[in-house]
Amino acid sequence: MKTRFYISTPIYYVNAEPHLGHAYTTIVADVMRRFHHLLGEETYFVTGTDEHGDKVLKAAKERGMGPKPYADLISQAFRDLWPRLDCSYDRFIRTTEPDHVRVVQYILQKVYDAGDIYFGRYEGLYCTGCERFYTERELEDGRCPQHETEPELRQEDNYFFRMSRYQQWLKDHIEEHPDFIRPERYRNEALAMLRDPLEDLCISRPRSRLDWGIPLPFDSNYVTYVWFDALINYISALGYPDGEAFRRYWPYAEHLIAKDILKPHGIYWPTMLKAAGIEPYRHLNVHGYWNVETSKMSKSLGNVIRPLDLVEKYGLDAFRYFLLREMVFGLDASFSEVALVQRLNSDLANDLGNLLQRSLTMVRRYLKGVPPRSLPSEDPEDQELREKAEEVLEGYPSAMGGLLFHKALMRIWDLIGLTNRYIDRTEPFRLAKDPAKRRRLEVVLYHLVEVNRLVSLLLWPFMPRTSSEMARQLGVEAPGNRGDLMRLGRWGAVELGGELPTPKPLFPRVDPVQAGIAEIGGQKPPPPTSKESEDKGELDMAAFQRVDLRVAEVLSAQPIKGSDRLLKLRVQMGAEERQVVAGIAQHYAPEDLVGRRVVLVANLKPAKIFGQVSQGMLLAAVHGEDLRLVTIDGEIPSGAKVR
RNA sequence: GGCGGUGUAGCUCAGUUGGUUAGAGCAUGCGGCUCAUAUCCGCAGUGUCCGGGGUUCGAAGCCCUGCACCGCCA
Repeated sequence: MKTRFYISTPIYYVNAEPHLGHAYTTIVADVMRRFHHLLGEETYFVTGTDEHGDKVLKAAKERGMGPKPYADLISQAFRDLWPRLDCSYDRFIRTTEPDHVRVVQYILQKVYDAGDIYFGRYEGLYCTGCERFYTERELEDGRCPQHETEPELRQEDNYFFRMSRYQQWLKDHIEEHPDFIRPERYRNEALAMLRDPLEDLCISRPRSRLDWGIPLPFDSNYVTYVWFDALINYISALGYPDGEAFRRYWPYAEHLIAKDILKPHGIYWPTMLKAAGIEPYRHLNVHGYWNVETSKMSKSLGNVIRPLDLVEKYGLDAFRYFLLREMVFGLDASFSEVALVQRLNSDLANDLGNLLQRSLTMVRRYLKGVPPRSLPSEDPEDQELREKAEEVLEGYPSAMGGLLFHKALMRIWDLIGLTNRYIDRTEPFRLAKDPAKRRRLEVVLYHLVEVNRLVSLLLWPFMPRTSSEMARQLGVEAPGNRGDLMRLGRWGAVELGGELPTPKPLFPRVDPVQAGIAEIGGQKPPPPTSKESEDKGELDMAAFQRVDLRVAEVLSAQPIKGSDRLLKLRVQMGAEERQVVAGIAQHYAPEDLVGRRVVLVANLKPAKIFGQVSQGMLLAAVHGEDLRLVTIDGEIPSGAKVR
């Protein structure tokens, strides 16, 4: 029986830049998708952006933009990010797409015709400054938290979805399907929400108050509000109602969300589906939050680490590994650069990378780089290793399928640890010195290569690059084809052979001192006079590449009080906006700078200059008293890399 | 205020239905090896299993209670 797999992330709201939380969700979805692909299933992966609503309108206004161009910009930032994180989605959906709009209207009409949408009166506390209603507990001392004014009692006519009608059905459904919402703690929370009567859901806003939304098909004076628009992406992305993808994948739908949007996904969405006559999804998978560690020092300096920058600093696979290994799915976890480096050094460089390196070096030195063919063995050491590998292979699917990613990784690392011990016990480097033990040496090295091959396969969902690099060095086909877990995931499934390339370390160790994250224990980072300056001033390519140069467009510029040299600039770098302090006031008037495309050192440690945070540095040519900014010749978008 | 969760080594956490001297990884100290990225292996630890009471032949686990933190709901 062939089964399929459909995974979605939430569509991300475009009122802010992508951050760690978005990245984690999307990476987990990617890992799940890759795992199911290895299992032999046909997979479909959807992500996208949610672009309607008053918060987007507001964020756009703040930048002096219309909602659509603004949404285009941020949506593009998300779309561009995922390939950089090796997240390969099949469909990127935007709620402003005509196809999506059509489906939302279709569903609205359908539910309306069925009598589950009615026109009613809403009465609430309204702040004219915010142009929105507040619930009583959002208020502070009965006042609007923004304007500190008392809201007025106001009535508004709106459309409501008769959610209450499906409360009992949903309750039963969750009771009957224990893993409908998982892990269990969130299932319990959902059931708790269903203990009390559900209120009907307000699904519209009058156009007079909010125009940035999808018009209701049965009343053009109103637009759809929030969830009735956003949630429907999960089926509009599949081409509901007639699309082939919908027919193929919807019965296997799994959603992945963070815990803050449990209610819409666990309560609203299933009842909406029910009302529209569509089968509910299979699983709602709910994860926790990342607490990003912010030290006092970094706060006062304004250079709070941005986790996504660490991808560039330490490599994507280390980042992906850390996220999946460190967080128990469903629970909160904390993110810190120190913890990441620790994982990178001990798990990836020392345990995994070094194992591959030492295995392959021995094959190279003792067997001229040609791995031995499969050799049977009754030796207890060999058997133990083989059995461990088989045990890990066997437990892998249930751990992965049950969202226990950290456990799956722990088990793989148990195998890696045992293999390192195996080398210690069998001492192949000693066997190599005795020609009489040639046969034994080959058996041992065969076992080593085979374990490494299996590890590379199991790691593919987590670290696809590392996985194929391991395969390359091992001289075997890289994993990643559909069904590879069955095809390649057995001891001895592949005949080894052929001369291997020169081994190369998988993960370079990171020196915490050089990385600037040494634990504060009396030792300060050494003065930056180390390598580069001693080496005749020559810079190797890798060192240069650590400098992240980007095209940035100057949005505004103003002088800084108390300084005749400094200007404070706002610059646009891709989807991101930054403040930069530059010592160019004697050479450029602020108004001459606006609109220019300049070159920014983007990963310079933020500094405080004249009380102003500077996130980067502009490049300029200097000759005596003259100073000219480095600018860009021709059209290229801001954010583009300079190299 | 109601409901729920968590509290185990310096740190992060495992501990299946109650069953010997409570475990792992990291960090620390000592020793070993040399194939390996100063890597790997071995040994050594330290615990009021949050406090108090109870059930039991036996409790980290079950019951009651208190404290701390967290989440959801109101």
